[in-house]
Amino acid sequence: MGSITYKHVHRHLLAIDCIIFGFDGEDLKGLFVKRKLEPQKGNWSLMGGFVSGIESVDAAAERVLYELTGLGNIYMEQLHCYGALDRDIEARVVSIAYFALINIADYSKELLEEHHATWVSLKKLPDLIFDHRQMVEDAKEKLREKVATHPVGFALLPPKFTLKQLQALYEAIYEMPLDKRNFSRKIFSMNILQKLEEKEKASSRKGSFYFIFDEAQYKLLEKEGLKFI
Amino acid sequence: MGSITYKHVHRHLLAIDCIIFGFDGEDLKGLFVKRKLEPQKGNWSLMGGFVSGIESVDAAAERVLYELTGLGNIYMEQLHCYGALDRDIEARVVSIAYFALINIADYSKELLEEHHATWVSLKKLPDLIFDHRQMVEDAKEKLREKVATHPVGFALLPPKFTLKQLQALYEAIYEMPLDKRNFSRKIFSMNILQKLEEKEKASSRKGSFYFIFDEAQYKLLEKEGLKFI
DNA sequence: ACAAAAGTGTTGTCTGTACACCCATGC
DNA sequence: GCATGGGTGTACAGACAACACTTTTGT
Repeated sequence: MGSITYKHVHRHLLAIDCIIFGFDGEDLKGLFVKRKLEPQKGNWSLMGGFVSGIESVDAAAERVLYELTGLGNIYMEQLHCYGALDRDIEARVVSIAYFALINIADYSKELLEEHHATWVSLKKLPDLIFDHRQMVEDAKEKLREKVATHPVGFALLPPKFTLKQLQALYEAIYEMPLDKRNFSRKIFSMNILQKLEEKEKASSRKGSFYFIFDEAQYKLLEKEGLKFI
Repeated sequence: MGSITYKHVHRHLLAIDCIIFGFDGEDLKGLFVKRKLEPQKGNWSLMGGFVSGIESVDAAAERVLYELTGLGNIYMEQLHCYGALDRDIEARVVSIAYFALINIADYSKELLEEHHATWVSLKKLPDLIFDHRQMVEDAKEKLREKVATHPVGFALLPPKFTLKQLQALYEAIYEMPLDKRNFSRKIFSMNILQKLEEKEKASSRKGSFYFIFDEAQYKLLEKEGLKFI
């Protein structure tokens, strides 16, 4: 490839689409933009943008996320490259989808309004433009695979969280109930949580302890592999 | 995205790179091309090509594979999109990598010579141009994940194979020895192999039975999920 | 009869899962 | 003192891992 000239090679529009996951304590949600114009008026769309000539694809994804959320240093992962000929109605656009996990509390109302963005429950997907529905389904599946063996789910929670919140998160991601005794035993046996003195008192009289994710401890255990589910 | 014009948006060179896996009964191998010119003379490269304006990205990957191997209807899967700014020396090129699993016997000496291609053992990788080494490492890892739960490994074997060959394949992919009693019990318990009357007689006096992969049976069991390893 | 690879069973350990009661606290 | 959610233990079942001998057959 290196020695041929690239003169007559077709050049492509390269887009980024971001599946932005959040968790409100009950449902797994996605951040979408509602279209105000035809075509596809009223349908939801993922946040997107184009890859420029002077940034890497990963950097473009981070930029798109930053433009919508104002957030940097976010857990983000490439999902898939979507390259069907007719996937975009306007033109031939190849899109690289990424998914991001953010703490929903970090996302302000002002930002939502400024970008006309909305959190939508992913329990059953609304209509989405183009192939965005497929992207979200793929992202949900990949998220399930990922959180089963990697401690990335914490990115969807506040820095300190109760065990119940963590369990609710896994239940939302897998759309299935989990047994709290088995769940807590499994999580504790990993030794990746640090119990704080502080208790969450709002939702019960007894109060439940807060935990934080112990990144340092995780690094030590990483090579052995973890199984959350 | 739909309503803006795309006039001033940067257009990218989009490449395909193929990691083509084969298995010779002993080693897991990759099909590479040896560069005869500077830069990077003598280094190995993956087979690649560009995505044209009139084909999907998947179709481009199939075309690239076909051009090198003459083979169609091959197991192929998208690996990752590699988009670092400086990954290609000549120009800014974004590459979408695919990996393919082929029966090494289907690949003739004539084709190898015609394309100056060679099978190289993946036990320890040779030097590769650009980020191709990373691609191959990623592909090996993804192959491991895939064959652990999906019956795609059969694509690397002849249509009929002995249990020993199948085990050797898994040992090559995981680079670890497996216990033949446990392995055969596990495979048989899945009910996805059909035992033939015929025996392979070349490598032992007793002879070992050939099996074929029972696709129909697999389809029935697919939803339950399988675990090969 | 022997060499060489094929084929086959058992046991202990671990992991997963199902299930129900006591605890601490604010009112 | 009682209502509410928090926190904990046990027992059974299935999966996994370790391990060695018998069978077949060509020479």
